[in-house]
Amino acid sequence: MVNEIKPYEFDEIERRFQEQWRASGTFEVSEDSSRPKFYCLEMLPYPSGDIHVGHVRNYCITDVITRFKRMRGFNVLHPIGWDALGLPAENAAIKRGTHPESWTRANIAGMKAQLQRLGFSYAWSREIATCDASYYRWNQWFFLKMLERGIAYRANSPVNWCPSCLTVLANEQAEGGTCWRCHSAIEIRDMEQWFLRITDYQDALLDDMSALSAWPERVLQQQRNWVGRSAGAEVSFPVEGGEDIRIFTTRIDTIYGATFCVLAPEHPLVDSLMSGADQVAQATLRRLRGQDRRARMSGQVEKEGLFTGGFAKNPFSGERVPIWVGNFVLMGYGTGAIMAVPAHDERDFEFARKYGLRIHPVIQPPTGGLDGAIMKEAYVGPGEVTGSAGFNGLPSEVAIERMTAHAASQGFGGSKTAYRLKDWLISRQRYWGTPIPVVYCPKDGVVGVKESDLPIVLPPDAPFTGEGGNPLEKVEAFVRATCPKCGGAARRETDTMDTFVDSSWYFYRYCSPTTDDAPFDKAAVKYWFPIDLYVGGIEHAILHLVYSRFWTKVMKDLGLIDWGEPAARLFPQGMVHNNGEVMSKSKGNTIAPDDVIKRYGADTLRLYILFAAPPELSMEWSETGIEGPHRFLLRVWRLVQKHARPGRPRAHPDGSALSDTGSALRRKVHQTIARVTGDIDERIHLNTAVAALMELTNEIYRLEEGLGGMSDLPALAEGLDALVLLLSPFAPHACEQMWLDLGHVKSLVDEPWPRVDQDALREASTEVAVQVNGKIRARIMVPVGADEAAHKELALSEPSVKAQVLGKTLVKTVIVAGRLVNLVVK
RNA sequence: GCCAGAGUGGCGAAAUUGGCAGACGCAGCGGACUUAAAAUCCGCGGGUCAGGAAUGAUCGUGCGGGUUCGAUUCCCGCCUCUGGCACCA
Repeated sequence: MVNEIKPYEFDEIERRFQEQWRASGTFEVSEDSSRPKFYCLEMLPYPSGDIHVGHVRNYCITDVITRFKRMRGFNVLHPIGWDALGLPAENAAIKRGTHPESWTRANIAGMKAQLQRLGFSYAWSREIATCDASYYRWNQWFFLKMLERGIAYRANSPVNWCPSCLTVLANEQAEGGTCWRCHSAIEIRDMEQWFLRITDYQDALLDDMSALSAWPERVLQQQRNWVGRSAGAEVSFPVEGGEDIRIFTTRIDTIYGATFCVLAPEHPLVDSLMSGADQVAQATLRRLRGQDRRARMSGQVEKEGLFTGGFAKNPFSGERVPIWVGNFVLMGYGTGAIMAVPAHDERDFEFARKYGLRIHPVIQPPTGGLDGAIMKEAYVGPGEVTGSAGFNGLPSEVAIERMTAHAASQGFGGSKTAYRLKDWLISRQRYWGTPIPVVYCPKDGVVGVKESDLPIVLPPDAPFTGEGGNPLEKVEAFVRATCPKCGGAARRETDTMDTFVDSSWYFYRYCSPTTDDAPFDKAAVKYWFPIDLYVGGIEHAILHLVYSRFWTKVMKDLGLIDWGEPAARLFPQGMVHNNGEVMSKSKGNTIAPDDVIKRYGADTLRLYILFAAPPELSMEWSETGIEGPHRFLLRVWRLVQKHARPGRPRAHPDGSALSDTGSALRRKVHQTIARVTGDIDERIHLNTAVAALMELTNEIYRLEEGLGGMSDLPALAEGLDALVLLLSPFAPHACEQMWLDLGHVKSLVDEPWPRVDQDALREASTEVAVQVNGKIRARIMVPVGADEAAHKELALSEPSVKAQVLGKTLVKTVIVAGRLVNLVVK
């Protein structure tokens, strides 16, 4: 009678092992100096309501790595938490008449259940939610430290305002002029707001990248662009009867061609220069100042300007140049003033043509001379300097150095570096965020609250009407405060912090989530850091990943840690698309894992997501492809059940006793161990690791019938054990069960990862491709270890090769032993 | 415009250091089992030409060149797509 094969009841199996892992605290860890540590981190989710397969993909990657590293002997920290403050909760509260906190807590509970149903290996005792006052009090603590050091400051400046979210946004969150969250068009408003001086760290953010060799180049490049460091020079142009104009340029080599200066409409010198201007000019100036600044910054507005009536002196040529105001010059970059060199700058050229200003070439391109009167476009490349007394004949690069040195020695300029990066605007005019811990005192001004008064807790009784601004302003008991300095009546700050503050340092908190006298325990953090692998979406390349690098550098300066970068390796996983668009709640195209789990089980879902595409590329969700991994899992299941023999003694396979089939099986098993190990550990090519396991399974099916009796049985047992262990990081529940079915008694999570036996890889001969003039003509079997002469002889004795070589002269033979022979004939 | 990444069968993809292009899987086709279907198991599978077939010839990794005995891989020049930045002086 044929053995009745136990059916694969995934729902029962998965729930049983999830309960077992939970009950025995399998994935809880503590600092243990006897083992190497590994900190495996994923970006914490926003509790929007439902986990979708986009999240699942992220967490499957870290889960495989966690389980793998653990079996490799590492003490692995794999924590999870909730980025729980933020606008969607408040908007939901307004819409549904609930409180942001109850909406958030309910979502966390639901999403947590979903994650647990997927069997992820989290250290749940370290779970954090950023909306807990025990967490955000440390945001406030950090803020006070930064306030003391002048890193946090309040200033009036033009800021991005989202008219739909009713709050200001950081520069990083105004993507291409639209709100990162709701994509409404951003307005620029002048407002007094709180900033963090990230620009103090702009050079460190760039220079420390040399330590980030395991970060992908595209992320570093995006960050470089964002910081936007450009080396140049600052030069003063003396103004007739007025204050000097300081300009910034990266092309001081063109300064003899500067035929006018242009100031931004908001430049502080404009008013005095135009004090004598007529009504028409004043009206034009007012109009330029009223133009939409966002549009001006993005170049969508036609270049326009007016002559101020003033003149300056070009400090190099001595030439008298008119001073203009132009809408294309931006107050927020460089000095807000430029020297205009129309011959060598496209924008200046366009402006000069429009207003009939002089175009004077001073750079000779390699192709020949330029004539300002007939130029059709600016020449912006480098060349040889002409018409520049004292510097003629020099190439641009040399002229830049010499002219900068000259300006410095003459006292009217010097080298200067400009940056695109702006300070981080962290104020938000919304309720559901960390209250900024300061009060406004009529006598003492802006005063930070006392550390002992932290946390400043969000009042639960704010009205969520969606009207009349920040709900906190309406909570009398919250706004009324006393001044920490004088004890007099004061008004509490009602702005809250950007939620990117919360996520800038949360990964330190995981190391000691209950520490209550500091943001974290220094020793615990020292043990776990740096993060060995950080997995998350590429969309955070210049938001979270810049902010968290900045925060770590600030923490170092505060003496809390002694390193300057949080993560050794960054792995940005590809996004999941559905119907051609990124899967996200706002797009309304999310797929919840629940239905898939119901039909196929969590193990199949995990396998499918990891098999469908390499983890770093985007993948298109498709329901049909999931059949393949499911069938594979069933194939493994049946194979194991067929050979399940609880209690069977195990023996190490004896290589010399194995049949040819037995040896072939062992070879495949150990080749697979090597492949899967390398695919997971080095490359994170999890899709090819799964493919290798499918191949192994196919091979065992092919070979099992031909196994030669008792002496081959240990090889089969070894192969099945290895298959289940190698598969376990991907499909942990089914593998736990199969491990028991194979006769083991303990959970496999602590089982050592299989090791490659080099002896098993050995074989008598290998297939070698034979090419004639680079074209494959035959495949021959060559004994392992054969020398080049033997390769050549075997190749030439092959009939199909003989036919190709016949009557021709062999001019060269290329031999790659064990792989290929190439015969070059004429 | 600048920067980065990508382009391989009907589809998702693989090829780890310049060495057998298309592993593995989906969809498809053929066979076995079955009264039948599902499931399962076995097999086929880039194009063109020749052949009944095994097979052989030839083309083939976005396009055009180059280096090399040999190129999906390296170099030069284009095209297309994706992402980031963009009147940044």
